[in-house]
Amino acid sequence: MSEFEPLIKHIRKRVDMTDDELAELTSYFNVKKIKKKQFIIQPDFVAKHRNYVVEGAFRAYVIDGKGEEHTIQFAIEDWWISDYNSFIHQQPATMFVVALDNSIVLQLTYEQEQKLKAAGHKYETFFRIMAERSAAYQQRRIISNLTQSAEERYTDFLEKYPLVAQRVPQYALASYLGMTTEFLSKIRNNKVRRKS
Amino acid sequence: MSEFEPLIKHIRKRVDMTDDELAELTSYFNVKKIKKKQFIIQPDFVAKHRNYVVEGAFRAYVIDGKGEEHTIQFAIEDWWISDYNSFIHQQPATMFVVALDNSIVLQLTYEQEQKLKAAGHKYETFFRIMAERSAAYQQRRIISNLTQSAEERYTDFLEKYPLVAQRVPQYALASYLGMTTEFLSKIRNNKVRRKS
DNA sequence: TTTTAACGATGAACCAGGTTAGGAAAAACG
DNA sequence: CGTTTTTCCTAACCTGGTTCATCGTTAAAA
Repeated sequence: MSEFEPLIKHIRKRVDMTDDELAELTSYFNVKKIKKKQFIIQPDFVAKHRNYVVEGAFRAYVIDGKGEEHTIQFAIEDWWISDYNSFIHQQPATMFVVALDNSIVLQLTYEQEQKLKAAGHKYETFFRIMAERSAAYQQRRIISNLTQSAEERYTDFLEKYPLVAQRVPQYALASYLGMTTEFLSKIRNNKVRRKS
Repeated sequence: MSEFEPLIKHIRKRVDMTDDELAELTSYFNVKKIKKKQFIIQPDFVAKHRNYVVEGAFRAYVIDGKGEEHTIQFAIEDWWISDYNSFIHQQPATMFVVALDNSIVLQLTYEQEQKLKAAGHKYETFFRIMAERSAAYQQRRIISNLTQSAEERYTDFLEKYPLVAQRVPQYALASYLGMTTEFLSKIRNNKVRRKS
């Protein structure tokens, strides 16, 4: 079984494509092995690829003026990751994207993606759906950050993404949820003062 | 000059279309006048349209468990607004979208949008670009919420969207920026304690 | 196997921003 | 118009979450 099987299933769930179309689509991607702690995107370099995770786990984060890390996105099997803003506008990245484990990704370069989208309406549709889902996902996160307490954000994350929560270090999860590691530790150990 | 002129310019900036294509595209939209304080989207009803603002101003917000409003998005001239998640999945909305002034919008129903996307590759491309921009915009907002203080978020907003800041009530802006009106008032009057 | 570094837990002092409560002024409306 | 409602401001007090410093534990490297 090829490394492309998971991607093929992934796409089939979203758009209706023939075997030929899928074969053409996957031919635009390259398989790449990434070792744990290796960076696939760094600030000031343009994000060259969109990455589909076949195996492993990644974290995208920014560093603010005080030197603090803030996690923007995690990606495990069957997820995509990149510095999206850098990739779609082909401008220097602001994020780091690092492997949390030894991983295998399928990479699509910006140029290949342009060709693919031009090659057929259905391919364009697929990327439109990806972008729409990404926008909807991020809107849910904005709402969660605006409306929920630190504890609620944590318990919600556990419910929605139990697999991710298990695999990423706690400081990374804390920085994703917008709190300090110390506070997350207190929540996890029920040391947060509750009303009543 | 028709109400469609602004939309035509808007689209021309993003994709290359012939006059015929633009004429076909705009034929899928309907002009609608909305009075101040009128709701165009409400929770539990499916968001039927994507709305392009020709004239006026809108606010999209959610109400949390404590009854507090949180502004998700503003839209003035040349912006789009809807409950995006409700619209693309055609599921009940969670947001209110209300007119802040007497307004004119161009509405595209979900069904018309599906037909339009099916009618040509270029139309699909346009919606793909819209979704990508929306995703990139929202990611910037997430980063801003994670990395900046309340005061920084406010001054940044003023710089980036001076026209919006002028036109929306302060409580709406505060709830967009993730702070209370009272605190925003302190910031505006330089009553926030500063270090040194 | 030992050493070192990374990770997580804990507690006390502290602060950014929230709450509560009031009142003034500007819009909206009949 | 005058009246009602909405919006904005001020100020004292409060709290969820941070900061800083310390220590045990686990995992990687040598």
